[in-house]
This record gives sequence, structure tokens and C-alpha cells, in this order.
Amino acid sequence: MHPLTPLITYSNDHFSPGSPPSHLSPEIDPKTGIPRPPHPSELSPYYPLSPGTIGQIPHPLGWFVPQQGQPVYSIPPGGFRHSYPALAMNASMSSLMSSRFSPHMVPPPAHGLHPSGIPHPTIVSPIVKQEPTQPSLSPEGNSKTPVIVKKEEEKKPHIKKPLNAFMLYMKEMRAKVVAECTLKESAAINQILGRRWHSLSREEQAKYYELARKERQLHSQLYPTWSARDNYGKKKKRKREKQPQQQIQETGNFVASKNKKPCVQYLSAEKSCDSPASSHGSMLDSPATPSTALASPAAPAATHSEQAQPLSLTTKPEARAQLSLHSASFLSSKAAASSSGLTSQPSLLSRPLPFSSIAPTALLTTPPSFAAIPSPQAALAVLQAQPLSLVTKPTD
DNA sequence: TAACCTTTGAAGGAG
DNA sequence: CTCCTTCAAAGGTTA
Repeated sequence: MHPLTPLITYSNDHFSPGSPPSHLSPEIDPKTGIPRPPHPSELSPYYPLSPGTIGQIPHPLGWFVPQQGQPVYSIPPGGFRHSYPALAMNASMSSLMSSRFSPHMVPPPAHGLHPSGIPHPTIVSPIVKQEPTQPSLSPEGNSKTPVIVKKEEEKKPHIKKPLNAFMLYMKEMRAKVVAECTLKESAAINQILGRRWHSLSREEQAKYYELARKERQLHSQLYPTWSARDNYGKKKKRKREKQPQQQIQETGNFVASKNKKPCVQYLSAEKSCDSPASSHGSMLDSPATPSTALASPAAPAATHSEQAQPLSLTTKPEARAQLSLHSASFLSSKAAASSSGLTSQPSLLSRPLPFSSIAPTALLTTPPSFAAIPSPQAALAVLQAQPLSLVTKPTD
């Protein structure tokens, strides 16, 4: 499918399996307990920019011209050769950097700069799906100076959002799932991936969270003035009348997440190849009984909550609902106990459970015990079977 | 041809 | 602070 394997650089050799928390902990924001952006000095080892990577920035359309006084990429006629000033060059060049953010930032590298050539740049050519014209600009285009300048600015390449943990995971695993399944629709594949994501072990998810964090760091370093808001409107607006929340309220079905097409449509189709997945990633075609893989005699009680919401305490309504349903057991679990800050810091609930906030020992000693529930669907069924009224506020 | 679908997570704006 | 919206990838499907 993909001529080039995306996320090549995200292979395990960039991780030290099982070690994420150890180097994450120092980056916890003392205030929030959330992993904070590292100091620039911390960044270089992860995202060292090679002359090549800088050189991969696309055409100097003028958007590189320092804006707001930021020191940025002054592009020599021959292309970028200088390192990004804010970042130290390092021989150990993170391939992440070169592959994720650079590939298409550059005209074909004269000296073979992007070995990976991974086709999923953060920056895409300005030609890509830009609004046909700049509405804000005068259609006549008679004036020049201010308009042109503005035009130049608006012509700046579309800087894409950095991929989040799940997106990174999807890129890495999609090919596998596609290969294992007969399915081809991305929507279906994504559903499978979503379930497998939840079945990943904490350690494995931590890898992707960490990667995503690094991506964001690098992204922010490369494009200090970029805002996610910049991309708003770049995509055609969806023509959905009903918002997910509205739908949920209307239906009263707290599990009917997102008001999207019934998952059944895809899930039923992918049944054949979808497996509850394990943390081994090699169980794409494993039977529907993951128990053998993850058989963990201990911790049967925490199974529900972990299965339903193994890691992410997202802001999604359904997720919160699930969390609420199981908050008691969840909070009484070992993981919860290890991250005692959870209860005292509500803000933590609004984002993925920061791995760095979890004691490394907890990450390592609380293996996902999904075995008790045969499948995510089963877990969901359990959740659905529990009336909301049963929600009890966890009391300590 | 372009939007939709589907997933999770991040970010930003509104209230 | 909470809630909501948008976008990120991807490719078959649909209008």
C-alpha cells in the first residue's frame, strides 16, 4: 500500500522498551503534573536538526522571513544549509526529525537528504489543498505591496498538525492491519486500530505518547508561531448538522459516541480479522481469546476499567461516561493508587493519563489484565449494562 | 472530484 | 475550568 513505510523511524529502536517513564518523570510540570515541554537543551538529543533537514524546507516563499522577530529560517539561495539556530546539530540525528518533518519540506535533496522519504510531511506544498484563493484578498489584485505581502504570508506552506500518539500508532500499524485483514476501508481499519490501541499495554502506549510529545516539541521548535488554529478551515467543513454531543443527548445513549455511523457497520465486517489485540502487536490474527497472551492470574478486578479505558482519560463524553462508571474500581486499582494525584488534580482527567506521572513501577507492575474480558465489545457491553445511576463518586 | 467515514489526541476558542 | 470544535492519517465509499 504505502510505497514507503511510514513511521519507519518509530520502530522500536527509537525506544527503550519499558523505560519511557524513567526519562519522562523529570519533565513533569510541577504545577499540573503533566509532562511539560522540555527545555530546549532537552530537545536536541531528540530532534537534532541536520543541515539536511533544514534544507528540506520547501520553497522560500517568504513565509520564512522572520515574522514577529522570530529567528527563523533564512534561506540561502542554494537552500538550507545552516542548522536551525535554536537547535543543536547532532550526529545522532533523530530520524524522526528527518522523516517526519522534513521529507517534503524540500525540493529533492541534492545530496540525498531524506533517506526515508516518508510521505507524510508536516509541511505540505502550498499547492496542497489550499483555499482556491484568498478570500481576504482583493479579487482584482490591483494593489501590490500590502496585498502581495499578505499573499505571500498566506501562501506559506500548510503546516500540518503534529501527529498525536494515536495517529502515530495508526501510521505504524495500519499496514499490518490491512495486510492481515481483508478490509481496506480506512474507517474500518481505524476502528480496529482504535480498539487495539486501547488494548495496548501502558508501556506500549507510553512509547507513542512520548513520541507524540517529541513531535509536538519539535514542531513547536520548527514553527514557533504556528498554531493549530492556522489550519482551521483548511479542510472543507463537514456538513454535519448534529454535533456528537447533541446526538448523544437526543438519543440518551451515552455510548453512542460521536454520532457517527454505527460502528456495527464496520465492526461486523472486520470481525474476521479483528482481534482484541494484545500488547504484542503480533496478534493481528490471533484468535478472539487473548487470554493466553495476556493471561495474568492477578488483578482480575481492575480488568473492567482497564479494558474500557486502559490509559486515556479523555475528554470524550463516552470516555468520561465510562470513566465515571468505573471510577470507583479504577481509582481503587493499583494504577490509580500509584497516580494518587489523579483525584486531587481534576485537570488530569482532561487529558491522557500522563505516563510520567505514573510511577514507573506502576507501569511495569500493573500489566494490562485484559484477559478477563474476551473483547472490547464485551467490555463495552459490561459498561452499557450498568445504569448511570450506579455511578458512584469514588470516595477515599 | 471532494467530502464522508472512523479512530484518538491535541489545541484553541467560547461560555 | 469545562465543553465543544477542528484537524491530524488514510483510503474505500458515496454524492
